[in-house]
Amino acid sequence: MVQAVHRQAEAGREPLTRARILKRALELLDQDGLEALSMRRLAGDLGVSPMALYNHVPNKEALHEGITELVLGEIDISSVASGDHWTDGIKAAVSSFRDVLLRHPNAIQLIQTKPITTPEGFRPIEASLAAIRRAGFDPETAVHVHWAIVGFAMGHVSSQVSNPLQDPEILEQSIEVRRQIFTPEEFPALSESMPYALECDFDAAFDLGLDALLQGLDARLQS
Amino acid sequence: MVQAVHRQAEAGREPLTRARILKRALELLDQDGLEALSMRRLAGDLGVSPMALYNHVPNKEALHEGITELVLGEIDISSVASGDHWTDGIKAAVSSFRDVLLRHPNAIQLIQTKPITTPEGFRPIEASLAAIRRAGFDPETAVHVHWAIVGFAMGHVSSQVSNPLQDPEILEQSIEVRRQIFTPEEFPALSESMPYALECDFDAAFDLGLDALLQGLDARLQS
DNA sequence: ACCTGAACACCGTTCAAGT
DNA sequence: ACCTGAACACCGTTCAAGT
Repeated sequence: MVQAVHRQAEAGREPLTRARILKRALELLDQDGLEALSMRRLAGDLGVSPMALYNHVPNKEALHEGITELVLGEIDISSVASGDHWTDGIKAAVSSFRDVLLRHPNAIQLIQTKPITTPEGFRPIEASLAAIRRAGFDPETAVHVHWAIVGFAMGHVSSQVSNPLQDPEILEQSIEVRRQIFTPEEFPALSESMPYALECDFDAAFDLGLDALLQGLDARLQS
Repeated sequence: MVQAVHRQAEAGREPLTRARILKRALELLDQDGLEALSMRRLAGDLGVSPMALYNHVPNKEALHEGITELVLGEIDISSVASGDHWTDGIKAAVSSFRDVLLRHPNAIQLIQTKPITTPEGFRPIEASLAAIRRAGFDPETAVHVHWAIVGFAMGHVSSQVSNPLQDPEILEQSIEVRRQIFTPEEFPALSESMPYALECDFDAAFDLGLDALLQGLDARLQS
């Protein structure tokens, strides 16, 4: 034990493990985006040869799947069964889902494309489906309702983070491009809405859409 | 002119243009996915040196943006102002949007991340915003309503095309993974819903969610 | 103006070799 | 079991050279 600690100190790093690789990979993804996350860079960042990674992760695809599970694991589903109405618990869980996505905006493309393969990753889906079933939807409709809610949440956050007006770095040139295109004759609605699009409150927009969706879904329950 | 045609026939190909590059790029994207779409492969496919592409497209990023505009241009917004109720026109336009995305599933990641920079690309947004404004929403709320609808549509289609149960090639192994994870004790809702998830009718699921969302949004108009 | 070939700085991954 | 270095088949892009 003492010797192990000593060797670590000598090497200046902890031992390589799958968990440590995924953690650092997610950090790199958050910092510099998906294109910058290469096996070679990740290895260099961990102070190790590129091929060392392949002892803990079969390939880059598996690395991406691991990151997906890591992010999905951050979702807080503890209060999905709370509240008077079924929509209260769903709202809480979906809000946590959104918070996680906003914390890892570059991970959205991974979550949208990589399959879930571990119990950890399926737990939020189980919680959501169970809450929807408890609300009274039949099993088939419950699946549809789940996809409607998850689709809305993921698509909305995706729209937000990829909106160039949200990024201070390219804001000015985006405004310029739009100012030239949005003539009042050809694009009346867009030129009118420019000021509102600029200072768009995405939190409020998300709440509006989610409330409307849940209200509409709940109405299908009464009939 | 005759000489030009003759030279074409000799070379066995039409002249290289931006439009032809983008068209072939989208075809390759549809066939083999985003990872397989490289500048070098695209050039080889067009029977030309990799560097020839750079006379018509500044870099790969611009190629991706061009593909995005090409796909957005396929959306049919002609009937966005039709129907008795504002939701009728929106439903028609959103349905066309969904059809286009399902026709080019690999383009979704591009549409979600690349900025729109030409009038062509902004036209569907203009049509949507105008219809929402005409329905009676104030300019600020109209932007929120637009994002809610577009977010739902994009997220829902994205969930559908990335669902491993939809892909015949990896269907069996996905079922096997799930069968092992979904014990009735730990994942009661998921194990109950397995048969319904397998033969999930995404068209019906989309309609359910969109109708619910539009109904909920319309309710905010009356108050 | 448009295309090419060589070159540079990167990739993911295999394989043989080390401990 | 875990790590390394060399190698292979790829990338995107720059630059000088051709027409």
